[in-house]
Amino acid sequence: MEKNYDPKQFEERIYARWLDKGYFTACPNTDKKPFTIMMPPPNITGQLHIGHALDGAIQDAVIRYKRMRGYEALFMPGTDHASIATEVKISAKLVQEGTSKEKLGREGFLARAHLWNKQYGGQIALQQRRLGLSCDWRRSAFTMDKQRSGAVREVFVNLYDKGLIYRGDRLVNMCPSCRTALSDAEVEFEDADSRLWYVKYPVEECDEYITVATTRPETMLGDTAVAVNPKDKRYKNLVGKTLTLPLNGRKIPVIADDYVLADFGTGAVKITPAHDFNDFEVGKRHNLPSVTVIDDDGNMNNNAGEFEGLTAAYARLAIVEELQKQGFLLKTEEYKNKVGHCYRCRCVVEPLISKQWFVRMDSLVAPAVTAVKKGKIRFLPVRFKNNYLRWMENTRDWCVSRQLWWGHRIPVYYCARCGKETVSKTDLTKCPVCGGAVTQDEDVLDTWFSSALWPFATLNWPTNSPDLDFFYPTSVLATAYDIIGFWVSRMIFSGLEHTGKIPFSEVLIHGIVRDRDGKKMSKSSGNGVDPLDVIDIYGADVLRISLISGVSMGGDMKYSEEKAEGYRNFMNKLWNASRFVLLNSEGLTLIDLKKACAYLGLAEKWILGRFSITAGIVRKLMDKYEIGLAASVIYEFLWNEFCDWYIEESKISLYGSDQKKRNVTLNVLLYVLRETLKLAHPIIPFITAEIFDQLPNKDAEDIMVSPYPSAGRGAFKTAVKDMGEVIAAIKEIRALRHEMNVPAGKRPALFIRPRDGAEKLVKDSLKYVQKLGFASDVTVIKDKPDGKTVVLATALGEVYIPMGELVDAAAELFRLDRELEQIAEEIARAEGKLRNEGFVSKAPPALIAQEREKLNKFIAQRELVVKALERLKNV
RNA sequence: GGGAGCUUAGCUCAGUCGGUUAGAGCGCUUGCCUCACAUGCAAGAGGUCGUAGGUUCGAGUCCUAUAGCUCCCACCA
Repeated sequence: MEKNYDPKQFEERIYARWLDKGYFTACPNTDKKPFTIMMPPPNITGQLHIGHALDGAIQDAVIRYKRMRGYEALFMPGTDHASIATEVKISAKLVQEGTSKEKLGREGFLARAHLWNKQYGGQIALQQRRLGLSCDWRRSAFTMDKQRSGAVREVFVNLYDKGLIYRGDRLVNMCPSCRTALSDAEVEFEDADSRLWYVKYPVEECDEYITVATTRPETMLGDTAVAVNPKDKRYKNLVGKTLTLPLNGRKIPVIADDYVLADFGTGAVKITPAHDFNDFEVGKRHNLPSVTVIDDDGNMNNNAGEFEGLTAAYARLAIVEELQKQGFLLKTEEYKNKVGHCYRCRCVVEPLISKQWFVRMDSLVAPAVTAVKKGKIRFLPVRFKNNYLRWMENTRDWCVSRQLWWGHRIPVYYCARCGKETVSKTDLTKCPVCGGAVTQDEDVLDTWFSSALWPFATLNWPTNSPDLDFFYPTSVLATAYDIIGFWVSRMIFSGLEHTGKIPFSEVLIHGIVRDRDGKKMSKSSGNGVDPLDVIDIYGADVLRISLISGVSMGGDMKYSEEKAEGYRNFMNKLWNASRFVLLNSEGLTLIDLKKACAYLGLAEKWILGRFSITAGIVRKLMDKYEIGLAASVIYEFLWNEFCDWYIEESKISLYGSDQKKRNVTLNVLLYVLRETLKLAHPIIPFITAEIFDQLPNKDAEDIMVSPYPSAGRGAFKTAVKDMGEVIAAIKEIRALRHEMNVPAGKRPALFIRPRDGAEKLVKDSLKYVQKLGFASDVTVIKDKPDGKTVVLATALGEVYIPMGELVDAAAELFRLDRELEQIAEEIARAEGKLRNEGFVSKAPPALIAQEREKLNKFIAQRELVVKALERLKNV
């Protein structure tokens, strides 16, 4: 073995072997229970970022754990065509190349997009392999491949036939840059410094006027009413009157509607049904006409009169100027409001009326809400349940058509001859009614329309396959909290609607990756970390454990180079501990430890006991998907117990002359190492596999198909407790040495007077105390030794160290004084507690007994220190 | 405007059912190249657990209020 951990030596080799052996493949298997995770398909917009690595590391840890626990574990990989996101990227690239999507035309553009998919889709899979993800690659799916496209068509047609999909002229969010409609979820609101303009609208046939306050004067030429609150006394007599729209003189009515708040602004609102969602609703209630003044491209149209052709932003300035000039502008105020932006290109979206396809949500929402409320689908952590429910309960009809090219083209055909509209699961060229030529709808579907089908489309739904029967519903869906609305909710109602079953029973929500300052990592802010870079430097295991550790569920995680370094050191520690064990394995005879109990020393029993406790804790945490906490538990066991204590203790018999003892010790070392590797394997698969391969006691063909360690029931309880006392005593001895400035190489003799009942324990632990307490030798005594000594009250009893040339009296005096002080404090605390009647009468008896015991211990300790002080002063 | 989360050592975070002297890693100080590992070993300093109340024999933990930070949702023009 190399002296230092070097993942480059083995990660790729081991992954290739796993692939070769087919360990990742999952098949319907009636002997086993299924466990299924559908990986959220990354967008093919580019390479994977660190967030994907976190996502992957969590899911792979879960799936490897379940596989080792005996499940038929399917980890389904795939990619998402990401309609708008990819199209935006490719368009930008084309512009860079001096061409454009328009110049290429639909066919040319799609060819280009497929090429793009080949390139990035392949790259993503490679990155996932380097991370060590144990996906069943044979099943790899793409949201736009043949099978998935079939599922999309099936769903569209079914929804259409059920009347759950319709086409209509509705107000939708349009992105003027992407030139497409967006769903509500795709609009992100951001704070903006704006203004509130107060504009006078003259009342017809009198000198009065109504002042309206608006943030969007450019839409005023599309106003078709001014609304006031019906209870507002100021305007009561004006309701029903007619106003003259400034600048173009159009006549509009004053209407009363509850939507208007009397105490905001002037209490009068201009109503523009064509460019505002609320106004659209008001318009419907009052049968108002709607006048569109802004077109799809974001420019003013001919309804805007002299402002036609201006961009909306420019028209705003021009209109305000004109209002001012003509005396209609009363005043202007600074104002902060929220403005919607396109989630892909960041442009300001424009609510516009257009013909779009919608999914009717009302009947889909109810079952999806019930499934979660009744606990059929559990969110972890639970707080995200509310997040989901709120989203579901507030959702409006889902606009699913997009004026894009890259995506699933809407399977609706229009007949030029008879005008009939036909939906079809297969491509049509002729109208089924009249045989006339048909043209397909130009639009494609929202990218989330296909993502929503992922849990079952990946299992080849609607084909009724053994795979679908066996692996569906899936087990866990793991994703970050930012796409609960976009994706999780839509998978739930889609699964219920189309398969009649929930798509998954648990939703595991994790946070997003931030940099060391807590900022969201992204390419645009330049603080992104490329997972491949980290893997190149530190290895996949380090990346995985760095991302997983030190976070509890649902929380964001901060990544920094220092963190990676820390875990690289941990890998090195594990590597070298294994190296130590293997280097000493010469002459090994494997034995069954269960039959060798009589030959186990205290330290052996202790480490075996500690291991089984640790295994129990880790299992429980893994069952709860608390992988980060499981990682910490393993880390601490391996480093602070196995390495710091057991390996050191094992050296006594390893380098001793008793061959039988040596062999038993070696067997214990190998056993604990092997089982600890298994505990850690789901989190750090590569290093554990590499070491496992070299173990002389390996008990499976490969660690990833070995059974996960079980907890064992309270094994070696006494030894665990006893060794705890020995360790505590040794630590005290070491601390004393340090405090007394004993030179590192100096080994004094020690004398121990065991406390009552600890005689045997002291005898059994002499060798440990001697080696790890850096003593020349340790002698058990019944009385205080002669001569000048330093005394120490330890868990084992009184420990005496001859002062001799080692320590100076002044330092010892100081130490004892300070110790006396500390003991006094503890005694006061314990006595106070025990004097408290409430405590004595109400606290559990065990706790009171514990407190008494502690008090007695401190009193004895005080006695010892007092006597030592006296002796010291007499000398 | 509504909701959620966070606030514990210089930094990043654990802390289970309310119960030992509140923990870890990094960083810092001191001493060590001790035959697995200096990517290491040993010892140590460092915390009135955001603030104010309350419940309790006992509160980092439960309740109320409050401040700061972060996020989500929402139609106040």
